Amino acid sequence: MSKHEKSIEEAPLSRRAREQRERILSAAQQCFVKYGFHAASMANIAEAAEMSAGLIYRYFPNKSAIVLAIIEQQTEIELEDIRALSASTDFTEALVEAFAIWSKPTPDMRMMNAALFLETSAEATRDPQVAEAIQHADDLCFAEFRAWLARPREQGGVGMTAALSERRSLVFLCMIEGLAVRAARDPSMDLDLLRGALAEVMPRLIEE
Amino acid sequence: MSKHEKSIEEAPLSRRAREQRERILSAAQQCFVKYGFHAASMANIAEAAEMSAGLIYRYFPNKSAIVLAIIEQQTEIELEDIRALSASTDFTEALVEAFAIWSKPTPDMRMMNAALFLETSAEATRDPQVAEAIQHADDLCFAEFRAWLARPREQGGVGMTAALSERRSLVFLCMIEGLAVRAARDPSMDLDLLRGALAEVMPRLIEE
Amino acid sequence: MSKHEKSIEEAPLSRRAREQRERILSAAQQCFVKYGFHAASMANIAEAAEMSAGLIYRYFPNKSAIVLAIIEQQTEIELEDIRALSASTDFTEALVEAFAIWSKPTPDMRMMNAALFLETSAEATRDPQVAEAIQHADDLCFAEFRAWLARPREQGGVGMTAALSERRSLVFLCMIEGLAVRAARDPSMDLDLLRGALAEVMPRLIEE
Amino acid sequence: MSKHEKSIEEAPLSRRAREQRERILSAAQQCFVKYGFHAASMANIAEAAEMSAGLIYRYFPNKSAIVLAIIEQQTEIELEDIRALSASTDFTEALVEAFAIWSKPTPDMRMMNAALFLETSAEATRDPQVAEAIQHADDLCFAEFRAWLARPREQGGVGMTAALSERRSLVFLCMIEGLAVRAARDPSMDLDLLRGALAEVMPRLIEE
DNA sequence: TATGAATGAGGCTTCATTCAT
DNA sequence: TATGAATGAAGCCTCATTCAT
Repeated sequence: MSKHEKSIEEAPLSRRAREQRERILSAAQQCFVKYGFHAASMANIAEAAEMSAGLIYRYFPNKSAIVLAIIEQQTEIELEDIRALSASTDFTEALVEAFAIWSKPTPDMRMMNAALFLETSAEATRDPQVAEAIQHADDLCFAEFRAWLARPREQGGVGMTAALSERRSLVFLCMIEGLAVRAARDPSMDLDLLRGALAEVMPRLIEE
Repeated sequence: MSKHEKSIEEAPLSRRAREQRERILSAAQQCFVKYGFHAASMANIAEAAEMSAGLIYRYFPNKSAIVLAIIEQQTEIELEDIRALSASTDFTEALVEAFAIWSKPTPDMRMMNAALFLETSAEATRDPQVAEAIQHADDLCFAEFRAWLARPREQGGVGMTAALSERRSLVFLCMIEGLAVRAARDPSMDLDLLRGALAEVMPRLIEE
Repeated sequence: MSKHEKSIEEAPLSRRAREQRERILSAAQQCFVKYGFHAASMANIAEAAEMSAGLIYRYFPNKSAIVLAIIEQQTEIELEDIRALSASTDFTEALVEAFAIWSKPTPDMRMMNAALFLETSAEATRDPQVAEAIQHADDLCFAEFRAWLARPREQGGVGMTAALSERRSLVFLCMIEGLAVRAARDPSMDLDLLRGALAEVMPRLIEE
Repeated sequence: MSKHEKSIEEAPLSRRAREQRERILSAAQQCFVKYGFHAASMANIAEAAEMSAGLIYRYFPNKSAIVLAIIEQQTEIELEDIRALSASTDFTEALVEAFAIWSKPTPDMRMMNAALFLETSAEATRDPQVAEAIQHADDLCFAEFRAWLARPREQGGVGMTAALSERRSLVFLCMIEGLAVRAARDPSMDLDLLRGALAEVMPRLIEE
């Protein structure tokens, strides 16, 4: 559904193959978080995946493909985070929790990682393929936000007009992504301060 | 005082030496923006600086030192940007203009670059030296914001209480850094949309 | 007698085994023609043979053995080509046709291929085993030629003396092998030009 | 004059640079003769050139470029050999001597090597760049031969008609290239046999 | 018999860094 | 001060070969 441009030639992977791919991606994610996309070597990844470097090439054509796979995976997670956020009963608290997770050296693949997010964003500036994936993810995030903001209140939305929802979702995305930056730059920020700061701002941005 | 942790052994540089350093840093900045910290090679930098690769080592002990110098330089620029923002008569318009600059492949050293900013932030996650420089820069930015927000209105400030200014400056920093992320991820965003979105949000965050 | 130096330990191959070997050699030939001995990979060959890479090792101890087998096979084919040539009613036309076949990316295993022939000849320079196989094949070719040239006219031969037939068969071999070189270097040569050139030279070399 | 398609960007190489290139090419030639184009590694070449592998890349962009340079150099040598042949007073003896040189593991760069010649010819079958270089060289060789054969006898030529010279130069090229094949396949052939064989054939091919 | 996953060695290439000039 | 040649380590990737299944 969110996989694009590669539906061709995708042979149905065996269970083993899928597991290996997963193993590699998990190892890659760890390494990328730890060293960055460029500084992480295939040898690092192979070691983390507990396999030989050569074997990785049975499952991915090259390092770029792994980077891209991680990026796409991260964007999907980002989208899920956004969805969870807009579905939460307490938006402010949800943001605080997101920040808390982002500011930790991620132990779990199923979570966005701030450093990865920032590096990906920077990479979008240079690599057209990354830019495209990002563009796609952004569109979905925006659509998610706008849908939520424009939905009638009785359906769990905010009941904004279409025009307003567009502007406001931009502001929200900025806030969220700004929090990701904060998570990388100041991971030990006092959560209560953050909670207080958001609590007196977010409700107003939503309510009207 | 703004240069920290390296006041020792810093021999007084000759004019020539300072110019050469400047030349190298300027070249490095270009290259880092274009390729990223890791992908940019010393040869790239040397070429951009129109000097031999070997000569660079007379002014910097290694590539890391250049990266660090650029990062420190960028943080200073960031601080200046923040100062300019808080001194501007039209905060919203100033933000829009900042975004417009960030989203361009920087032509001018004296401006922050979004990709560099994000990569630096990610690097802070991994390199303690970078983290420290970032921490320092962040403190100054916060102080700047808080001073502005807490200053009486008749002195060009906003007249907030100390506690409120602390919370609000965090929100502002998030917004600004969120804009930097936007600049990298969606450099062709419609400026009017952004202007509209900010115009109906920022004033309220400032006024009270 | 035509298989040399390996009559020992050669267990009687089952029918299946022989077919598999044939299948592998056919695939290898295709790949070697297409990529060359070194650039063709076992994976290439396995794919062309429609079997797994591992299975190949049940029939050949290693890649070198396949190369050698192909070389030996090619030399046998070369010998057959020579025989056909000396048995043909129109020697010149037979040469032209041989050239035409050599200059095509071989569709048929049962034909010599110019690129393979040249690569094999070069390899003889380096690998003693190849050199030996070549030497053997050469001896047979010469013998074939000499027998034909020395045989009385009434028995389909040319009726040369033993000494002359030795010298002349050397010249013929040069011409033929030179044509193989031409086939590789100038595969689109005009056949009529070639026919004309040979027609006014070959008869005289044969007749006396 | 015989360098084609690369007149652009060719900065005037320093003396040192030229010597290094020469050194590398000489080493490469040795290695290619010894191992073949594909089997010779950059490490082999570096060792033979007594320099680090990395340094080679200061003078050649990649291995292919070295292969191509050697091929072009060989074709030039081939052309010179042809010229020398057509200028020699005793064509037959010149051929015998050429054979004698080709059949030795070449100690001198300034000589064609049979194995290299054959491998190059085979490679022309697969690599368009090589094919082009070969094509070019072939054209020149033919032109050389034809010019000689068509030139009046009083100017040292043979005085053939244009049409005949075309056909006959094809035959000569076949003979010469056939000798190169012989040199690779049977380097210890008896030179007297060869001399005798050629002596009774070549004069007739030239005289009329 | 057959597969194809797995490895390890080795190949090509890049690059930060040093050093003779 | 300045060059740029030179190195060595490391990076990415391929491939012949082995082996558990």
